[in-house]
Amino acid sequence: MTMAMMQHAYDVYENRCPTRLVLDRLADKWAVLILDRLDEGPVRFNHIRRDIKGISQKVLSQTLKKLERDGLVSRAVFATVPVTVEYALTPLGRTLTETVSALAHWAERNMDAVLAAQRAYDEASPA
Amino acid sequence: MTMAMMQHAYDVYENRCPTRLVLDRLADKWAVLILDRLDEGPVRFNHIRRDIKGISQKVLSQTLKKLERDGLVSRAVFATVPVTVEYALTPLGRTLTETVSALAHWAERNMDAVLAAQRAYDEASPA
DNA sequence: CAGGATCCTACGCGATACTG
DNA sequence: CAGTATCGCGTAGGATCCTG
Repeated sequence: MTMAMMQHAYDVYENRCPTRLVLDRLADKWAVLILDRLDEGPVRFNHIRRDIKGISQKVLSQTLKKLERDGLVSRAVFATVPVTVEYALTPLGRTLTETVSALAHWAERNMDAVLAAQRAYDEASPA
Repeated sequence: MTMAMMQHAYDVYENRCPTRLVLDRLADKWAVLILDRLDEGPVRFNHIRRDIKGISQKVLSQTLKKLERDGLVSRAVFATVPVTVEYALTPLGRTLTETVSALAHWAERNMDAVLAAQRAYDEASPA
């Protein structure tokens, strides 16, 4: 038991730690993008699909379902014709977006540094 | 172009946006755990391997290499017998750990709420 | 519009064996 | 100790078609 371990109430490094399950969900590119997108307010299915370029309908559907199951996203159905479905953050989900969008914005701010590092690395050891 | 888009200098929702590349690396369970582990100071390969239960040697090796390529992690070789290799965060990597560990700690704090939500969801629509 | 059901394939990853 | 190399399987996920 090191100091590193001590600061976690649960041992996130432990194999079957439940925190891992949550981290599994969060540590997903699409989930991060979706949560970040929902932070702006409720959005309909195909709207998300259009906004987040490159996500397939299947994966969007799956990811939304997982996020809903985790209690992070709510799904509201309106009896219009055709039917309208709105996805939104739950209160729990809203407690997460600050952290998640911090991650997205870190990526944005430090993208150049990362790309530079990659170039340097690739030059040092060419394929 | 919605308001949601406006607050990003780059459009993270865009398919080939370089931010996506960074997010791809960050949105990885093992990378998060490794970065969180390295936050405590330099660690040797097999030490990480032992601490982070369930990670295979192959994936650890791969992930460390990617993190090094991204300039987030440094690799120091010491000419002992047998050889010693220490992994540590770079200055760039250190700017990330606050965010990353925030994610890990959110997972830890809200794990119970998520698990409860999952139970409720599963009860509502049994398989 | 908001998905469900299928088919199919690339590849992520574990297991194993070997090396400097 | 700190990895690389190879094989082989499982599955995530794209493409396509269909529906209330």
